[in-house]
Amino acid sequence: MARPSTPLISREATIKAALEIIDGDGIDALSLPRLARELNVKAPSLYHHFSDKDEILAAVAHAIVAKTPLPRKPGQNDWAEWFTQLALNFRASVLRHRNAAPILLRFMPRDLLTEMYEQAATYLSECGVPVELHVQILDGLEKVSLGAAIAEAMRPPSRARVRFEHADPERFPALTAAGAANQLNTKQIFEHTVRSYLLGIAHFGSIDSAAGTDTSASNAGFAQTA
Amino acid sequence: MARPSTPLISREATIKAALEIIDGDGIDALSLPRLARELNVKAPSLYHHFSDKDEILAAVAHAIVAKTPLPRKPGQNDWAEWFTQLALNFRASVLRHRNAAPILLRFMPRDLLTEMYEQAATYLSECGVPVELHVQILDGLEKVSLGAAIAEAMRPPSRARVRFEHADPERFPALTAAGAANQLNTKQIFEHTVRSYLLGIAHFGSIDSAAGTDTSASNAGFAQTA
DNA sequence: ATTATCTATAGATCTATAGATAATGC
DNA sequence: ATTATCTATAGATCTATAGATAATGC
Repeated sequence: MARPSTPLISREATIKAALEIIDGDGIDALSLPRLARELNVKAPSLYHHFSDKDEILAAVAHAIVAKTPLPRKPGQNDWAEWFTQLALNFRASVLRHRNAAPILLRFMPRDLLTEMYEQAATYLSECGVPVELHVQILDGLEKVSLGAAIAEAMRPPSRARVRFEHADPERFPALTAAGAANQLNTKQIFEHTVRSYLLGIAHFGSIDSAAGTDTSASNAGFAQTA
Repeated sequence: MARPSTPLISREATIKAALEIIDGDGIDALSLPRLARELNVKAPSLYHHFSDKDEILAAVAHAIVAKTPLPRKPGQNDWAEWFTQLALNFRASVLRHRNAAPILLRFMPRDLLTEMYEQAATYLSECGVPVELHVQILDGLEKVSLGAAIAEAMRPPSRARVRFEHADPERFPALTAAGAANQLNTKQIFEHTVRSYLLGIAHFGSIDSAAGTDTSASNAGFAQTA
């Protein structure tokens, strides 16, 4: 065939095909021969567009995260709500391609996050949240939402309320009771978790990190709404 | 050699050797020939002790998590502190073998967690925390600590205060300021995150999950200490 | 008879490079 | 001259099985 009149491969199409393979057959199915086959080319041709396989994986990770929309900025006092929505959007991006979670872990696109964080930090300032807490909020939220979403992606999907199906009621009575009493599904628990975290930060911002015997609020001056 | 008088391979020694390879040279270095070499045997002999490679990986994951100590139970009202300590212990277990994080993600030993959760749920009941919140607390805490620890394990280790070193101050002024104002290192942020989450749950237990405009406390009757 | 090792190897990959070829665009 | 494909292949693995062998324990 030699050089075609119009290129057969594009970065965009390659990333799309890679995601389709991963979504359908899992991460181990993504080999260069397989990827090339989906694109109707031969494996070595991919090296004209990517310098190695890792570059393809990094591009895939980038594409997954790039689809996360920033929520519209609400009023000056609803920053916790804004971050909760952001976390939900991020979770949705990760779960849209749950098989790709390990790739995301290895090739998290820091540059995208950095841009997102700059906007978030600016917004926190506008809301009057003390600058000493910004890193804690951003880094904490990153761990919670990224970590929780990836951990969730590694488990079988479920829309139903969270139970402990595999826990033998005889051996695990407390867990069984807890499962029976639970009303929330996975997404709702995630949302609750993020919101509780942000409310905790908002009301108990600078917890004395030493012993923790005194857990009373000490820097709640910027608490929102109520 | 044929059968030796005393067995050359034990599950325990195999797991230990596997962890040493992973810790030292990373997950991709763990092949059966390599593992066998460290044990001074040949690769096929391993199949007498494990049915396949995945069984070895699952045993490694189990060993990592099994080392997490449960904190001693404090007084009836300090459950948030107890869970914070548990999360810190879990984080330490994961970070002790940070290269193994992807294995942990794939082979999380649910049975160990179930046993841990049964004790935790019993403890929550003793503390008077409403049973409707148990799943939320356990599942939320699992996501937060497991997710955060694994996400942290995938990044280069750092004991220093969290900054945004790679953020160009010109392009990212708000982030740079946030980094400069931050006093906490990674572990402290993790601890804060977990504690804030638990305090948030304790004080705003059943947040109205609908819109979130009203974030005031509604079920704080079991709030501890202060 | 069972157990725990070994040797040998089937069988299946994979990533990446070298070098040929022909279309494009200067 | 450069670009984008191809063919061919080097080179390096890996997992897992079959079957031999000798020590152990009944």
